[in-house]
Amino acid sequence: MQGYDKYAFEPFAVTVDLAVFTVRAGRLHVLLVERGQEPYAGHWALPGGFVLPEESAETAAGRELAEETGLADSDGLHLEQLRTYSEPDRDPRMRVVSVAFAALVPDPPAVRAGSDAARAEWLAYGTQGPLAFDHDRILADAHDRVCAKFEYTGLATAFCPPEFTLGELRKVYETVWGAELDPANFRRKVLGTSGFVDAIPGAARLTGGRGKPAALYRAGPATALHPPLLRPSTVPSDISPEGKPS
Amino acid sequence: MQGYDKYAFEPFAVTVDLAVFTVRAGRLHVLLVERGQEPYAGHWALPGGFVLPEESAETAAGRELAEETGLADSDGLHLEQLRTYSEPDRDPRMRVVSVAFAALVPDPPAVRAGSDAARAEWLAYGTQGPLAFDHDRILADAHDRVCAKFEYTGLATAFCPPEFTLGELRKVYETVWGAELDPANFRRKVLGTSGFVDAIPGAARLTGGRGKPAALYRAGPATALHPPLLRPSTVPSDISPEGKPS
DNA sequence: CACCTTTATAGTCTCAGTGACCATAAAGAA
DNA sequence: TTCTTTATGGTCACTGAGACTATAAAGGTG
Repeated sequence: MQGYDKYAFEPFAVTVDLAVFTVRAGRLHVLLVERGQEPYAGHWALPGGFVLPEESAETAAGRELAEETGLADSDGLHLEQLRTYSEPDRDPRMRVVSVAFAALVPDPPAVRAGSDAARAEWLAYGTQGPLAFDHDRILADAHDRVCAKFEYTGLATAFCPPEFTLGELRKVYETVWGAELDPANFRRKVLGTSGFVDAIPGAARLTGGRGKPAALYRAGPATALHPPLLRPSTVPSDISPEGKPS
Repeated sequence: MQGYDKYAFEPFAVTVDLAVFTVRAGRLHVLLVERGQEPYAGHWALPGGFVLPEESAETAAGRELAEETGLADSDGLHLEQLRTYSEPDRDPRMRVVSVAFAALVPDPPAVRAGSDAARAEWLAYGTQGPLAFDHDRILADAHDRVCAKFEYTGLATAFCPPEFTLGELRKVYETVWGAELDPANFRRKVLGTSGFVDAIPGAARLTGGRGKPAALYRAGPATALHPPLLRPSTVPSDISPEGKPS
């Protein structure tokens, strides 16, 4: 922690990369940009950019997210640091350390291509090909994190509009987890977790155009869920002889 | 993601900071170094150092840990990236982005003071005064992470020697969580979680010099625990002061 | 030695939470 | 009208957990 000679080492560039998720048409989508230049020209990549000299990584991530989606830090938006990727050879041009973030946005707003990207698009998660750099791994890590946090936080409401029905919230869970949930049991658990959602008295809305109109709710103040909402098929598959050292 | 001019910005220094924990004499301890120079001369700080040009942050963290404790990456040692701290003013001398790690080591080995530090010592967690830089926050974040991961991973075995009794493992949980656990219920849950610990047939050892000799176990292959081992007083304190409807 | 304390280990009882259902209500569609 | 769809309310059985009791096996103390 001494010898602070600014030029003692080859300089590191510090960037942020964003895995921005949304749920659209019952599918999980991720925001990707097409690279216009080498390396990986023509490949899809996660949006991101340099951390400016006066910024923290969090500030830079919020700025990049706003540039790409037009979403400000207000709204139901959720932005969270994931981890930092610092392999020496992860960018062939120079030493780049990237702080990755996961973002959840409620509805796919119009995409505004950033100045750096040829174009930006929402792609259904899983349909994108191999991404540039180590972005496949970052995206997979972000997806794992989001799936896990759905169990013990009220994060799922970040994918919903300000007012939503329990059916819509359940659909979000089903989409992210890729599993069907029993509507009655889901309802019992969500309403039994105080602070998860707040009822809007008297309000109701038709969801799919069919069926009985559903009551409306807003996101509650709770961040941690007690008890948690566990995934169904969390059967001991990762138990036995291996697992990743997370 | 373009304009990779190495000297376009003031260079960032990238460092690692380590929150190294161990359990000694029934108390949680953290490894700290005393700073020998300004800023914060005489203050305690987390061990750490620069990421070298050919290193990843993980490699640098492992190297620093070995330098401070003499522990190699083998052993029961656990090293895990926590998050990255990048506030522009966190170091008054220059722009330093620090990737923080949490480490769990089984037994307090002899401390070898690094070349940068006046001295390094194990201090009981909670008894250290204000640390240098933003290390108080890093340490608190690391502690939170470790407490939380004890619930749903077999991480606690990283604090134990290669062979341990269930009483020793329980003591680790009680030390980290600061709560007493029922021995019989703890035993039932640990043994009921497949892959958590492996029995060593026929082996037994006296623990406190008193009582019936206890069977010996080794850390099992499981990383995630199903079902998790929940903390006792995890009562909804962050929820509203309401009981849930039954 | 008998008798205590201490720790490990086994079992019991009860309650909360959950999954698997079933039933009813209220809307649009045929 | 009748069917389908979705929301909502309820039951039943099983599991896991906390609280508790009982037994086993060591050392300590008189």
